[in-house]
Amino acid sequence: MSGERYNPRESEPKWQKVWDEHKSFVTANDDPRDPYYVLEMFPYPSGRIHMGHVRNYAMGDVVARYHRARGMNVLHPMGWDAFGLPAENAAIERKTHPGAWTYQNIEAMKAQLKSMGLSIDWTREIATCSPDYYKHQQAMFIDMLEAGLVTRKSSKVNWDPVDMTVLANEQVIDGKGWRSGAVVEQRELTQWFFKISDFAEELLEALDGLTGWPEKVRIMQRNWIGKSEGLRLLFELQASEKTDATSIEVFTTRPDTIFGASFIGLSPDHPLTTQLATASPGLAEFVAECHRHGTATETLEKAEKQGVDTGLRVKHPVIEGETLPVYVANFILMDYGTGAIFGCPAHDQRDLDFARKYGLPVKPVVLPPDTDPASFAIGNEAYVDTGNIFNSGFLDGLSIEDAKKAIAEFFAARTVDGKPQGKIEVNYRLRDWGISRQRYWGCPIPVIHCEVCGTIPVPKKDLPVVLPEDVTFEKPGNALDHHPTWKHVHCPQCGAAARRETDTMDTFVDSSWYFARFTAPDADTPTIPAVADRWLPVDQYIGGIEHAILHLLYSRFFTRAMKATGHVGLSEPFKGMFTQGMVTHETYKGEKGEWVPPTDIVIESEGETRSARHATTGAPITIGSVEKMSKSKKNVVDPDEIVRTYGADTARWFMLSDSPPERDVQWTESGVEGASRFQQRVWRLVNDVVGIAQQSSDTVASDSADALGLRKIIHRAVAGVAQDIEGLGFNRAVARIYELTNALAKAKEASKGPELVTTLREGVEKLVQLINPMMPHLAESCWEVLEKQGLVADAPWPEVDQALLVDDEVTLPIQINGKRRGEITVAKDLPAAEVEALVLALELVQKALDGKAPKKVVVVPNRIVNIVV
RNA sequence: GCGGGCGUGGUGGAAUUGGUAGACACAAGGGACUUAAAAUCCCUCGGCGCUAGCCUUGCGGGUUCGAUCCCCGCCGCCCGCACCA
Repeated sequence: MSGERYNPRESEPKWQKVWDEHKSFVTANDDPRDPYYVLEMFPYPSGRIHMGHVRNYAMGDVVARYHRARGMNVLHPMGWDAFGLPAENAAIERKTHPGAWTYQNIEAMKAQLKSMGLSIDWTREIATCSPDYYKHQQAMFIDMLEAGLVTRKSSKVNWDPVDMTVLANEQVIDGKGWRSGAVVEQRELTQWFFKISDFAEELLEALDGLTGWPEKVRIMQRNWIGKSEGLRLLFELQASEKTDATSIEVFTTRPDTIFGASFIGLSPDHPLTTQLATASPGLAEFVAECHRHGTATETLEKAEKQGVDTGLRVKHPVIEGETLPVYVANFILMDYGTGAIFGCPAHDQRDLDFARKYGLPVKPVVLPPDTDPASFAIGNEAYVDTGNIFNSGFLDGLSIEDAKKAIAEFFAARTVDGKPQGKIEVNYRLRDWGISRQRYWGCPIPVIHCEVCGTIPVPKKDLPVVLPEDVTFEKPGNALDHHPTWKHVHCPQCGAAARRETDTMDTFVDSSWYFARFTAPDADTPTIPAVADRWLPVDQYIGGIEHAILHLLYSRFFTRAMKATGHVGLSEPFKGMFTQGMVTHETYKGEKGEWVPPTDIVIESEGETRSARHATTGAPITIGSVEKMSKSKKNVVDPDEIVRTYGADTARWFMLSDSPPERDVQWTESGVEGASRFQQRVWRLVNDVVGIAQQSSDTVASDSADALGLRKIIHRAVAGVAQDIEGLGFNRAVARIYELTNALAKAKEASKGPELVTTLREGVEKLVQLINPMMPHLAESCWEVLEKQGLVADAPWPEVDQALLVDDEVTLPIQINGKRRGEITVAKDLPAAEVEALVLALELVQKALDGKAPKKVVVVPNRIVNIVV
């Protein structure tokens, strides 16, 4: 019997080496077993892993190790999302090369990840900044360009003045750059775009099939794509010397309210506005004002509705002889619909605010149910609910839906400017994905601009277009553009002097296909389609909710684009998706309000109350709220530190315990200590049981009632943990393992003689296998103590004796009038009538009945009995 | 404003989604062992009575033999989107 404590510091590196030598986690593509692909979102090589990584990779590793034990061929790779701005910033600060900084960080983080004992196939490691990776991305870009999935167009872009680069709409949060936090400006630039909007409908529809995704993420994507069905409608302009235009085209989702129209609104960026502004200083000033406010003042402040009357008028399309004024209004967006609307103030709040301000008519045309049309009037709130159309000529009496159909048919039959006046149209909020970034540390866009031939792709034989090494970052902006020679090339078509594209790709492109590259990381082509199709879609993808829209939507698009260009045979990259919660920690503040890291404080508790003081100075510390671990609040705990003190298994176990994985988990010192205590407890238990077994040479058959009871507990735990892991309920699996451990420890104490030894031994063996996905090092050490063959990492998941999962007796609670009053143990599946007879005969029931017959007796087989008196 | 989620002991959370509410863990209190500490082990732990009983899943109603779960109305917190016509 070993009285020694388990020492993770010795044992963890030992087992990591053994796994390495055994190539335990190297996956072969030609392995005939069923494939299972589990992937955690790959990290940005910032230099150090944080607790969020630990949680993420611990979860993925449990899934990987479990499915491996289940006999599947598991692919569990790791790589680096290695391009990006921080490397350039570091280069400026440290006068080093972004690549050198990045690869240094990769080495450091790789060592940290290895110390966690993750079952990763490191032979498949990829870094997106390697030409071996990005040359394939360039090849696919050219394929997609040729397939018409890429376009170059001039457009208004979000310009981040701090990072000096363009941002996609998705990267602008509350009017600020997602990384720099700087207020984003609008600029007109020629940019490369992926035509993701061509896939809007497909990306939307396919969401219904993603049943392995959180509903929340699907809803977020649905809202982001933002489909709306409506009518494109032409309004005839009355002749005016101000413009040659003869009509204005608007988009509306409420054509049923056309009889209530009282004005036309143009976006400040509408071409007609621009034209009119050249002749109207007042309008020009208004447009300029809108631009100042447009993105500079955030969207949060409820900008007042403002507009300028252009003096133009359009014919009311359904009321003969009436005309409507044309305004330029600040609340109309150019990049949605047509950049022009018709305003129906009675049934749209914005239009109502606008109409009230400028004294425009407010005519209700939708009558709420059970309302008197004579007395119905609009106050300061537009009526946007259901009802029937009135005040609307031939639409009167129709429902909103029927009126929409009727008016669409009506306008389809009429023409303005030789075109149908109305046309049903579907609009999406989703914009094309602008990928041009004016940065050095990214994948070069492989095209050449020639004065003669235009913009032409780099021939594939000339790939990769490699980033030059000799760059300086002294000037702000794009170091690639500043390079003296790199961009000067000859046109591959005509040989004339030409210029390389110096923009690089958004790093979200890099992460939109890395999961496919992992399936054949050394292939000469971006993928080996047959191999990719065998592994993909990823069975279980795990990562943060912050990527619910951007990364996941881009990856879904890119997979479709890869399918269209023959690189994969499927459309959806991720079958199962799981978004894990954040790791939080208490915050601490010193006397001057400065943040203090947890390592610098000492917590003192007296009974229920906790207080803190500074570890070295003794100064009082205020314990603040629990927040996401962040450098700025200094409430971070370093994984290295934890691994050194408690071991990787303890950190993993704690990250998986207690909190459901999708929710935030709070890191606490006592929680880690609890996890560490459990580790020792398992170690002691296994050693004790082995010791007892050695002392009793007698192996008595384990068929006593006690042994049978214990075996039931063991087999139930095995079945339950499997079920919990499959449902990603790691906290529940942990609770079950605690229960099993408690039961085994109790049985060990109770067992004085040899009678339970065989069962106890079975119990600890299975316990070790159950903890293996979570605490793999401890499991190997225990496996060794148990003198089992081979590694537990290679051992199959323990068999469950199904017969032990069913009881032949059940204990039913007895309720009287719905309140629990007792219980009865009967044979399983005993007919209801017999149960009823037994229960009615009980003394407590007789007493409650007091000689009367029960009003009702409800017997739910194997569940409950309820007697109504 | 629109969309979605959540609310259970001192704390994190269980509860086979209509069938014994509070599993498991943390914290706390008491005890054993020890010269002492650590470690370990045992006991108590929703509230009021403390004996038999009553109350208890944010609040108020409803459906039901039975509601943490379903319906209606409030209150509070969190997340996403946001002038999208």
